[in-house]
Amino acid sequence: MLSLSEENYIKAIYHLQTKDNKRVSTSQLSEYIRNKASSVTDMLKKLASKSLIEYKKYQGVRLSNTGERTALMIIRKHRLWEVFLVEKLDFNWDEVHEIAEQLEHIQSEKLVDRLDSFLNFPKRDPHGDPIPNKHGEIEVHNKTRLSDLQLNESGIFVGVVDSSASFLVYLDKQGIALGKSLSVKEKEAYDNSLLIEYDNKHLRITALTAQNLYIKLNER
Amino acid sequence: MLSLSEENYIKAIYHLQTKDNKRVSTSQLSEYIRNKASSVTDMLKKLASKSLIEYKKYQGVRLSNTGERTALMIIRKHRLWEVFLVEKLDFNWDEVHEIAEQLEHIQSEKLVDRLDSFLNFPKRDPHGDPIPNKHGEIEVHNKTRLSDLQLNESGIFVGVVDSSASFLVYLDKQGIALGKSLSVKEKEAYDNSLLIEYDNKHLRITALTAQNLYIKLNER
DNA sequence: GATAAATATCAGGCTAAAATAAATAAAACA
DNA sequence: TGTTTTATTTATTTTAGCCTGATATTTATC
Repeated sequence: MLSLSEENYIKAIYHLQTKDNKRVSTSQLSEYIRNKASSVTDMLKKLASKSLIEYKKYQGVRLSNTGERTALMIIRKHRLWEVFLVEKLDFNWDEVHEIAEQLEHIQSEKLVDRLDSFLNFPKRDPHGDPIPNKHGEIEVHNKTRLSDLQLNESGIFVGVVDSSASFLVYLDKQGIALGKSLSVKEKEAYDNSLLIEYDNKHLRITALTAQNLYIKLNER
Repeated sequence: MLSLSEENYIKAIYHLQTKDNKRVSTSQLSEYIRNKASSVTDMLKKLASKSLIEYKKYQGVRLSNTGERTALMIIRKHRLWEVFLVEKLDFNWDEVHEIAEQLEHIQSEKLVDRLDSFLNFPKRDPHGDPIPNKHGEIEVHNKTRLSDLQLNESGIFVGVVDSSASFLVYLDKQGIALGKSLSVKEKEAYDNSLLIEYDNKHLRITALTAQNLYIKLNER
């Protein structure tokens, strides 16, 4: 059984290695997890001794198969709990992350599977992120962002890149919710800001905002 | 914010002091929590310094008002999660304790209150134990046990004293469920065993079993 | 290819929560 | 009441997970 801290490292390594698909360095982890690099090295040795990661001194780490499976199971729990909080307990999508950070460490496979079934085997969490199934299989999701669209193209808003509460609150305020159709009406060459249309209204958004929205392109 | 370990001590002190209504000794706690007495002493000093308990050297401890409130909030969480597991996720009453032991440490008042409301403000957990409300008020429950009944008296089975999985499994096997009406048909003076009747069948039970069942007497 | 800068590791130390072992206080009893 | 037994506390050690500061390795730069 893994400690809380070990689980957090595994999850962090998963996120970092999935983002840019290469070995994760000590300093990346140190930054992400907000511990000193020396502490990270200590933990990496421990995880390597448990065969959860493949660790080469000075060369960074990569999750082993077991490590990856472990990470996926933690992510599965996190995201299922988020769905529970939003769908059953009426939390907003910007409130659930912290609570799910705690719930993801509860140990009971049966609990997770029952929860999954209680929620009707949801495919995605409230932020549009895919939920691994009980075999650790996870849908790879379309990486198109709103900022990638051409003028006059449109698509469905399916997920966020940045799921910080402040960003989610901003989206709520503007009425931008998962599943809405957004179309690009203007592109400002100067600062890459966009004028978008949805629900019959227009909104000007910054390049950063556009980069933080995942879009599923409408078939043409 | 309290550590996991601190919370477990607080809860243990609550249970012990409520059981026989007097100060809890180091050795009682040591036995209950399965730590060495010396470790218990260390923790008691710490809890006293946080004003959660009133600690007198060699005289045992008692929870302060804050301590008691803290205990009640942990118990509230534990019991609400048990209800959730049984009612919503179809767990059996003998499977939920361990999982609830973990869930009771999740920190979020909002979560607990939402859960309470989602479950329709249940009064008791699956073992018949009362659930404190959000103000820390808890119903004191009737302490009549099946072993206290006279010959030919009957009552409703409302709770268990011993909620170990093995006892609960035994009750399930015999079809003895919360809410059933049980009546005493014979009392064996020799070993205090009883012949009871419920659901139109008869069962012989030991004195120990009878002591472990809380009964609400039928009005006469 | 040598050297500076950036990264990573090692050695040693701190704290929380446990353990052991030794010392002391309280309770039991002769 | 004095002595023995039991309970409790104090002192010291261990382990996990973090830290700081010193050293080693890699990468970048001239």
